[in-house]
Amino acid sequence: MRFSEFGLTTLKEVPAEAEIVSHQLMLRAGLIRRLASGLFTWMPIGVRVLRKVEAIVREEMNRAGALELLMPAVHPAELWQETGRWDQYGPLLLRIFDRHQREFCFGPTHEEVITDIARRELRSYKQLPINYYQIQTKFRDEIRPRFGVMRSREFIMKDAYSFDVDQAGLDASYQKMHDAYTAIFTRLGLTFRVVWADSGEIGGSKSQEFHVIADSGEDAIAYSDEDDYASNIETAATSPAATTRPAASAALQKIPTPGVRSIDDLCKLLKIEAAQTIKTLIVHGDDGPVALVLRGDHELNAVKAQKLAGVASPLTMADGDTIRKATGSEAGSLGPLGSKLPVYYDHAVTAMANFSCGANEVEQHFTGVNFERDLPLPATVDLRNVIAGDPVPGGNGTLKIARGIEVGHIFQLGTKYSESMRATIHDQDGKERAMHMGCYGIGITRIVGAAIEQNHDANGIIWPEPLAPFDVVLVPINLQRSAIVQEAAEALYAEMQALGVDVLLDDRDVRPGVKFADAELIGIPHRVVLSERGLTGGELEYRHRRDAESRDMKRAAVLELLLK
RNA sequence: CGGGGCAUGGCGCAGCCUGGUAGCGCAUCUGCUUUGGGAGCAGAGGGUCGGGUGUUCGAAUCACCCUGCCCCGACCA
Repeated sequence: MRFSEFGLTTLKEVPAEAEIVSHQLMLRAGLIRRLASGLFTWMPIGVRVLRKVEAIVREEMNRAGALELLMPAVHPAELWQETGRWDQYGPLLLRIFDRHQREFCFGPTHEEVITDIARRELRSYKQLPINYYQIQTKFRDEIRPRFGVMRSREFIMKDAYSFDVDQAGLDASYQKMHDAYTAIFTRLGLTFRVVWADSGEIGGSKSQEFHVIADSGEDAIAYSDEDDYASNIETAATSPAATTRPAASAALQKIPTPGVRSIDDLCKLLKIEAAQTIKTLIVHGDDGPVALVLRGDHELNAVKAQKLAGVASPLTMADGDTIRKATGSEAGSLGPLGSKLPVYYDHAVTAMANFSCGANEVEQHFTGVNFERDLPLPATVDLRNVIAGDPVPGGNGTLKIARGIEVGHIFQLGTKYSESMRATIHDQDGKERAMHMGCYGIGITRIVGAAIEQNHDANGIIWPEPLAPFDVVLVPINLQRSAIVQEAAEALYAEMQALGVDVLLDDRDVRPGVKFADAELIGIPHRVVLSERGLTGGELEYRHRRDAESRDMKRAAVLELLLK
């Protein structure tokens, strides 16, 4: 490609709308342009990157034996009503009417459609296992689209769906996808981790997420410093307190705490650490409000809490009126001592001694509270998010916390959809049974943003070579004024093209500085400068985007390097 | 959904408080010079100041309504 014919416009200044670096660079390098909130046009250079990602994903999916198909983006409402998701999905589902006032939605995911295909196409166990996939546009009407293509409303996803006779078959299909995903993200040149995700309520089902590690990631990941354990922070388990509780040394006291409404306030007033306090949260339970008790510095984990028997799901915090009625006090002065509500204690709480908590009277707190003296020692449950330094659940070492961008998710669905949509096959004994399904997603568009988030510097993008829109950029100096440079540049350009190298020839009549700056901004991995000076000496000037300095090389050596 | 902010030429912004008919930088176009790190000079084009209503002799500027976009939050206890 000749730069002069590529229609690429780069931006020197950062558009005000972009917050994170990948979004800024995608706009500046001309990969995307915004149409509306969460909607983006992929410009020619951006499409080149997208196609590279797609090609790798497609190759590995095919290698894993999956079959590509292409499903409609628009789905009839009836299909979603069959599984009940028409009502469950809520406003995330974009609903539309056709001219006959029939209701449709724009597909946010394709379980319903693929299960409909499967129940029509698949009759016999002999047709299984089978795995269908597509690379296709999804629409989710997100509450808050943000970070450019990281959380957009319309995006491109690779989604695959496996069908097996039984759980053992599903396990094998799932493992195949796990391995294919590992191969894909490795080939893409990204630093990633596979983490355990919310395993769901369906028996035997499991789920793992593939995260690109980046500080700007929306998800927190807990991982072991000694073994392979890694989990989304939402699902990393905490264990019952292992350490022995210190002896009760302080006397129980009730003290006035005027103006105290938070753990922070309490700590400031008493000059203590948050870890010496406990907080009591009132949430809705199955029969009226219930109390959740955590160490003051710990965070409630809503996913864990709403799974507890007796706690309403989804988790909802009680409002001020409910709290007053249930406790006779105000939020800010609550505690387990003397509470009449059902109380759930986090594991960590029973390792505490001489702690402070609310007294269930307005602006009154207890200090020096101890179990077995002031309170019976309760049973405990897992209520909180893990923190760095916690022991690895069922493994070795201690947990560290990193941030990640979720780019892939594999999930065992079991028979959830096959049962509700009656997608059955005949097994070896002639019996009809619901197929075991798995689903496997990769965010194609999100990968592009994640790759930039992980690979950039002050001058712009540094593409991992497999994703780069071009392998190499040729930068001729004085192309329009030097016959030597012109001849050499054209010849090298033609030869690289003939060799199948993706080459960008910067043939613009602009000053060299402009070409260098753009080459770095758009992140082409290899740069070859052709100048009259160098050519006379029989040398080209080569520099990798990650290198600090360029070096002189013979033409043949450059070509050899590009062909690996 | 709650809170905050923003909306002025393609992009980044000033002007608004204190009302008087719109300006700067980048980009674009023309000419000359320049050509190894985002050139210089001279000139040119391009804006119903997001939309509506109102106040006023007069509104980018003041008031009200609407729309769009961005950010934060949705665990105070």
